[in-house]
Amino acid sequence: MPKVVDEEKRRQRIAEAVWDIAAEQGLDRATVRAVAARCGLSVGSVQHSFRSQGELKRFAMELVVQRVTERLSVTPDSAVGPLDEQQAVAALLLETLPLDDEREKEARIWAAFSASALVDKRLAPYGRQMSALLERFCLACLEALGAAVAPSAKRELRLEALHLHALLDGLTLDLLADPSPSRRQQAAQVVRSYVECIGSKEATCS
Amino acid sequence: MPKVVDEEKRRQRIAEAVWDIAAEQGLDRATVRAVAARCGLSVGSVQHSFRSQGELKRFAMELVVQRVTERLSVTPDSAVGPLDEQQAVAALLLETLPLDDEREKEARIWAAFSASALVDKRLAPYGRQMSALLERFCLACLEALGAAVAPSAKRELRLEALHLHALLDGLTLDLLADPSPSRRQQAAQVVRSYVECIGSKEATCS
DNA sequence: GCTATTATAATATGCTTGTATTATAATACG
DNA sequence: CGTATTATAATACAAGCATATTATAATAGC
Repeated sequence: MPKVVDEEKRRQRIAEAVWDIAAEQGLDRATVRAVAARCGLSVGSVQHSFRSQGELKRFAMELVVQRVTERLSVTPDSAVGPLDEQQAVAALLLETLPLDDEREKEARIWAAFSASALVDKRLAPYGRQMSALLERFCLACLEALGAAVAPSAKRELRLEALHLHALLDGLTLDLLADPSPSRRQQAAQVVRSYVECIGSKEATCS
Repeated sequence: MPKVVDEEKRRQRIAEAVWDIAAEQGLDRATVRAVAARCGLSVGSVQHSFRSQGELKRFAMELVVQRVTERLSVTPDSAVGPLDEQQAVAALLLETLPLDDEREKEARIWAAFSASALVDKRLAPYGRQMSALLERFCLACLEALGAAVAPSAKRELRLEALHLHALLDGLTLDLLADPSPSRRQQAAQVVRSYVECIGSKEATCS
């Protein structure tokens, strides 16, 4: 038998090279050659791990969804009071924005794959999955803000989650186009104001 | 002298072929050959109008910005009452969303170029231009809703414009991923609720 | 240690790309 | 009418691409 390597780790390492290139130059520049060079492998090795380039891209995006899922599984706990709760939720939401360079890179990766998913049937399901994921996360945040809500307000809450999700996506896009510190501060302020607004509204309604 | 053609119209016709392909398959599939075939020209003719492919893409995105600028120059007039004003502003905002197939195509074009602008320095200025344009439009809409505002609230209004802009962008993205009628309805409802919320808030503040 | 097995690498192949070059067709002007 | 001029077209060409094929190196089991 031959040299044994952790095939799964290898695949993830290659996929992360795809991420890097996608973030810096766009997903279509993530050619097999470029990816192989990026992670110090030969073209043949990449081919050994992935049957085709399409499979590589698909896996790379699947891994994005997986990693984001893991991160977003942290649900806001309702242990503290309403004021602290607002701050906790705001902090949670702010973590999804590209407010520092590391998050910006992640957002660039997300943006590159999302854009491709709009025109690539193979990637579209993962785009929808990511979208649904973020929306559930937003819903959880809103529920944490408004505590228990009446069943009649369920629909309203769903719409509010759509609003919040769109807001986060839009702010992310904006910050990718202009990652200046002032812009980042403004975006953060928008989120904080939003949370404040929702918090007070829910309070009066309940 | 040779055959005389309206060179500007020709360039726009070619650029619109780029739009079509970008909307359907992504901007990177808008190869010189594909574009030429799309508008029934030869490769040589396209080359005659555009020195290089980079120039073609740049021009095509510049034209997008130009067309959007023309459309968004329609400012909400403050002739009617506050209730009608709300409806007018909401209608104006809803026109920016991909709620029908025609608008969806436009949004796909915008998305394709915006995504490329994130990794292409040559296109980045147009992305920022488009963003600034939309933000001014949002600001105008908010001013139309809140009538005259105190100078101290200027900053707050700017933040609200950023919020609205991000909301529209995010909803657009969401609708591109899922253009189902129900989703479109939900997105429209979110915008209407937003306008309502802002309208009532401004009223109490003034 | 030998060998079967497989990761890795190097190279080959056919296709697509952007662009340059060349040739052809069509028209405004003398 | 003839010709200078230029749009259009066709083709050529080098580079880059995904992928297939082939060769090499390395290791687990006997």
